[in-house]
Amino acid sequence: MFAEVIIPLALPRNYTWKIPDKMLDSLQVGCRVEVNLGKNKRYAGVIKRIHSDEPSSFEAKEIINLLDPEPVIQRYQLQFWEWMAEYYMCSEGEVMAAALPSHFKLSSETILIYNEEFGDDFSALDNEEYLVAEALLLKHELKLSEVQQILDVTHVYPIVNRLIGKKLCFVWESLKQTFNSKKESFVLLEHEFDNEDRLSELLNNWGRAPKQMELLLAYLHLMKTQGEVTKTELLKKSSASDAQLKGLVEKGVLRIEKRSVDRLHFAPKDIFVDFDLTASQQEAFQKVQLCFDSRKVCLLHGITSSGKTHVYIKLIEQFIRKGQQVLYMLPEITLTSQIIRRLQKHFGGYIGIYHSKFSQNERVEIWNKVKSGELKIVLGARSSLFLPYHDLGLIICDEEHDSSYKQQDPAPRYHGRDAAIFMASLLQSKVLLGSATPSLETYYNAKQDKYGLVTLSERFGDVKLPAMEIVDTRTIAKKPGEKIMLSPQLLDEIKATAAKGKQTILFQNRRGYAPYQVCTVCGWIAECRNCDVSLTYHKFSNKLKCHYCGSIYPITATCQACGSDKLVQRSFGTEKIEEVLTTELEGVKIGRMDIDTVRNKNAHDILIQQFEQKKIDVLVGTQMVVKGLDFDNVDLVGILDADALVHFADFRVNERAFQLMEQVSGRAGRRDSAGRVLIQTINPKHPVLLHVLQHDYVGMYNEEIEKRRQFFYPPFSRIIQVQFRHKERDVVTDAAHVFARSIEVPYGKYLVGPAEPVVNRVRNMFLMELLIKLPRDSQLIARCKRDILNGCNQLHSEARFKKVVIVPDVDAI
DNA sequence: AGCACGCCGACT
DNA sequence: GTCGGCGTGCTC
Repeated sequence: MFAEVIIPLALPRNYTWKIPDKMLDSLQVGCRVEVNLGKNKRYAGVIKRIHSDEPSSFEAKEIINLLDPEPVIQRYQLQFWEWMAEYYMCSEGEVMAAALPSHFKLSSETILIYNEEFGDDFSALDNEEYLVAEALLLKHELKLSEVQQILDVTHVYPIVNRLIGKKLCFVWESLKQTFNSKKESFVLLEHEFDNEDRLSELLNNWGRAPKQMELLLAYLHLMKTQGEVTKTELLKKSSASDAQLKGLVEKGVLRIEKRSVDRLHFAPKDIFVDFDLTASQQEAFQKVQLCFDSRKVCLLHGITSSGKTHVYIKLIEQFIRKGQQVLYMLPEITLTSQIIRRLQKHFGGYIGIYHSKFSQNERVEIWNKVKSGELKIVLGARSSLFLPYHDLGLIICDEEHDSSYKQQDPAPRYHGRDAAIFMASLLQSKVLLGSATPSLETYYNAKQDKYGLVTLSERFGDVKLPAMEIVDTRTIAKKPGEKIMLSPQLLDEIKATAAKGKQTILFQNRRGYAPYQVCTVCGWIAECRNCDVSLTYHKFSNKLKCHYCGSIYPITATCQACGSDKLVQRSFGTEKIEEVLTTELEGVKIGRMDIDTVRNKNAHDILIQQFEQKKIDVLVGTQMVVKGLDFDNVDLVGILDADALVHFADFRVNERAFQLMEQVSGRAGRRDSAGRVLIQTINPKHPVLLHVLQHDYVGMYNEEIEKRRQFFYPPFSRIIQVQFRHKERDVVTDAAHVFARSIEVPYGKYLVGPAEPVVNRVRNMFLMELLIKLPRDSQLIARCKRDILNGCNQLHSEARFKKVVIVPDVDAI
């Protein structure tokens, strides 16, 4: 008998190993096995299929060891991996590499690190485990190949596997990542005093140190009211000193434990849903349920602040009361402590959190608890789709329109939402897509009756939609060549808002961006004749260029709409704004939120907290400020350069611009006032702006969907982008053209490009891109994927193009 | 992804 | 005459 095994590598297909007779009874699909690949490399791979077809072209090696007595990967997961590899054009090994916590992915290169917390009590270990443990205690880290030398070579992995299970050691990656996970000190009562009698005895016989007693009482009070107490909070609330706390610790009354904040050690396993839905939420809730009777996917289109989360919570409650599991998926950046705390309040210890910032240990912990069914709810980013659910009833995909659901660089380049919908069909579960500004694709599917559609159009707590106002920056007097970043109106409004003790959010799309040429008199921007996109100005070649079809246009000295010669190149960023604000507004505290200021997740949370606690009056930021945050004191939102949002060279610009502006507007206005939004633009008549002013999603949809139909873009077509990378520009340019020609015969009319992308060089590699817009015919698409792979092989057979890297991206954004 | 095999330049 | 540079291709 033979086994098809998935190895976490980008191999073109899966390999086959021979099953030794002694393993025949115990080996199952989904178990991990230790196999030998190449001369002396070893990997832990997953068995995909057991069969009896002896390979004819090579002699299969024998499996060395069986690592798991029971499958760690379920059948549906293997099917999910297979689909993902096929759909997104990568290997199953690459999917496996993304899906498994690294503890499950042993290889002979793996480094084991001794877990200091384990201590040196080795009494529970058997002989072989003891040998490894001793070596680890001595040397602190060992390569798996070194472990092989210590032990009998044939069964290293099972022992290592057990040692990891017993938490005696970690796999290297885990240590690296645990290192930067967010830690906080919690204060706990020593176990001795958990007993009421012992505690009162202690308090009654308190000797000196009255300050310490005060602190202890403050602690006990906090503990009673909120269940757990952080050190910072305790010291702040009791205004005690660090030394007083230290005194209590030394006396053995309290202890301090550093915990990663997201862990939910003591959260009770309770369901606690203590609010009622408003009439319109209740109606939406019932419609969603009704919809699930006949459909597996439902879109909840709820305007900003309509309380979609309340509906989610009621739905989650319903599914887990049935004993099923729920996955609540969010884009990575939106997984802030704000939403985590909110869900914890209702579902406490039933929730597991899963995203890329978690350590491997925590991931394994959650993996196991999801598998056993102990965790009922997973709150996570797209990667939480890979967890081993045992009875998944519902997947909520919140902020469904968010493009960061699509994985960018390492394969698999999957879309969290679409993968969720496929996985739900495997598991017969339901999917709820939620957004205030759904993607055109999703809304189209809902309109076509493929998905259910439930609309929630009333804001929660009777909050009015913010008043929208345009500031036409052309009308502002300025020096020649000067561009308006902050109009006097906006500055005045910010001052007035700060004076009222209210806050402002200023939204600027990007730090810096490709400059475009714009007429300062009428706002005209050159557009491509063949595509529905604007042209980008290229300083180097002094040409205008379309990044979609690659067409090049000469620079015109005069505006083609009004004939003026006042054409300028535009670009400005958040740092500059922060700088200007600091000089213009004395005594107003400014905060900046963009990729630079919040490189790690911590900084992001801290900035949000500072803003929540009103330590910042004005928050200047990029897209980040738009995402999933609720602030209750924001009165004013300024969109600094609406034109920049609209003039990107992409068929989704208008959709994206509407989404961003609508979402950022939604941050303004809470209970007590409606809030205001000021939009600075030089093109006040732009159709997207008109829709934004009316908060008219459907109007925007109707207009955009027509353009998509006309230019054959999704949802009417399916796009596959093929990217070419090489360190020489000529080579990559030629390669892209040769490739395009090689598939031109059947697909010519579907090709766009090849063209050079806006950023044409990344890490010393020049880039070219080819777009294929295919009709939505699954057989044609499957054939095209095969033809693309053939085209790759053909290209690579030419000496000059051997080193051209070809990256296909299905449903690229 | 690793790692061996292989074909051309600077050394004992 | 050999050691070693990394470019190429294979691993069940």
